[in-house]
Amino acid sequence: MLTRPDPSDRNGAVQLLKDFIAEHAFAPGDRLPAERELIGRLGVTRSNLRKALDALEREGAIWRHVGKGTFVAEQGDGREDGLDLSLLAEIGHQITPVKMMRARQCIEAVIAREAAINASRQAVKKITEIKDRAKAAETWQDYEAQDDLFHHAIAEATDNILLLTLFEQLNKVRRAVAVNTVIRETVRPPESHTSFAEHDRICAAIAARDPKAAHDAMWQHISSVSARLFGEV
Amino acid sequence: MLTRPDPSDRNGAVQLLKDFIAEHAFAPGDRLPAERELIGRLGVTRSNLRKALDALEREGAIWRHVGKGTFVAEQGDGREDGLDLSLLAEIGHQITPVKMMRARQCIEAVIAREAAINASRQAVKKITEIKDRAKAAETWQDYEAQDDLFHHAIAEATDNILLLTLFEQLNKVRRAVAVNTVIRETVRPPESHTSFAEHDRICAAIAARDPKAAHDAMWQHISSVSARLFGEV
DNA sequence: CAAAAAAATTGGTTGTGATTGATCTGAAAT
DNA sequence: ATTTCAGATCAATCACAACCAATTTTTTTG
Repeated sequence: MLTRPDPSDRNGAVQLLKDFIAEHAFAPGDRLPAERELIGRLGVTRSNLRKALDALEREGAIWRHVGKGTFVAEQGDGREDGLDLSLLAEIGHQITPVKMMRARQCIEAVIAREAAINASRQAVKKITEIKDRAKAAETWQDYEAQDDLFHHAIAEATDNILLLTLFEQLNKVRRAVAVNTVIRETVRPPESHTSFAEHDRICAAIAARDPKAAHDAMWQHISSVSARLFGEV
Repeated sequence: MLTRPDPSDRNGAVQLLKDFIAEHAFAPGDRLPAERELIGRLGVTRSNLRKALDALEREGAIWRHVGKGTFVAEQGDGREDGLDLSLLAEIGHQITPVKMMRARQCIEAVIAREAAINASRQAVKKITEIKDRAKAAETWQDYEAQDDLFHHAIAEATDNILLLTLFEQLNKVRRAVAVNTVIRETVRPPESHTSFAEHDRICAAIAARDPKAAHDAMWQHISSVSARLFGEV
């Protein structure tokens, strides 16, 4: 299982707290009521309130110290959820395609290695199926869709939701970078398309639980994709 | 004739349960009564009730957990694309510390390798300075701040804004993960703190432009940090 | 008036008892 | 002979309260 249903915020104590702070217009630096008073105002148990406070503290939204109290943080960081996305989207304009591919090479290679270590039998099966479907693609568009799924399935196979998420972020940047300059001379990928053999090697290495081979095969694969994109290695 | 488990009885309990849920309009996330109470409300034996609950759990209609209760599940499979934003903020609650450290090991090792390849002379100088400052830290808090900067400087040294951003995302998750603080027995890092030697190795490898050594040194470093956190490995 | 002492307040921690789903046991039923 | 049932037991979780340590406020005292 990659996702857990609902570990912490069961009844939405976090939301309750956020609403309370917003409703009373606490400014940064203000001190909010003591825990033992808040539990009465919010109607939650102290352990749940503390869990909510823990969450807000991890987010950097509040600041607390024994004997003094709990304070809403200066929001100078700005480094909260919202910025993640905008920053990430902005990177698509800042980074060069070459560096983007280099990052992809680094990250996806280690992901392939972890997949070879952790992939379940189901995961291997799924990767293989997608690989074969890519080979049978009728159009370049279809092939690229399957190729996307192929790489995504490998990231899933790591059984590590953090690596999977980082991969997805990377992928988003990849889509944002303009690299659609490749001219297709055929209507569909030819039988001899080198990626097919490379996919086979990656797939075989993961199935064989050979981490180094999986790493190297993925590295080589993205290297050759880069070479095709940029004309030379 | 073979002895049949008589599915009618079971289906009866399942239907009874579904009716009960529908009748009381339980919304997703709501908790339904405890088993020992339901058997009274529904007039079925506990084993039959549990079989019905088992069936509903297999369907994904409910999920249960010891000590908490039985809850009706969210209908939409939570895991779909397009919500990476909030996802990243919540990964800290979903991922286990062990897997977080594993991801960190993977990513930071390749970052160290790229740093060894691409680091400018200035970048190497900055890394070295921060490393020495960490060694001179007077408190654990100061040391940890310098350690953060050390790893960040290495990510910067890759001269790849995408890798740097991915590192920062990873770092944010790391801070969000509830990794129970290790107990410090000294007021400041002792001279013999193993991380110092490891930092030295990483630094030397990057300065020497030795990618593999940098990779391995970082891998080893985070491995030993994990060992200290989790007791072994 | 000022320094010291005591009390009160606050976030952090621990322990206890109750509740809950999961599992086991032996008797009863089919 | 197998399944079902009722109860006991286990293990996870939570609410509640008491307690701890850091800090502030109030009171005492010289």
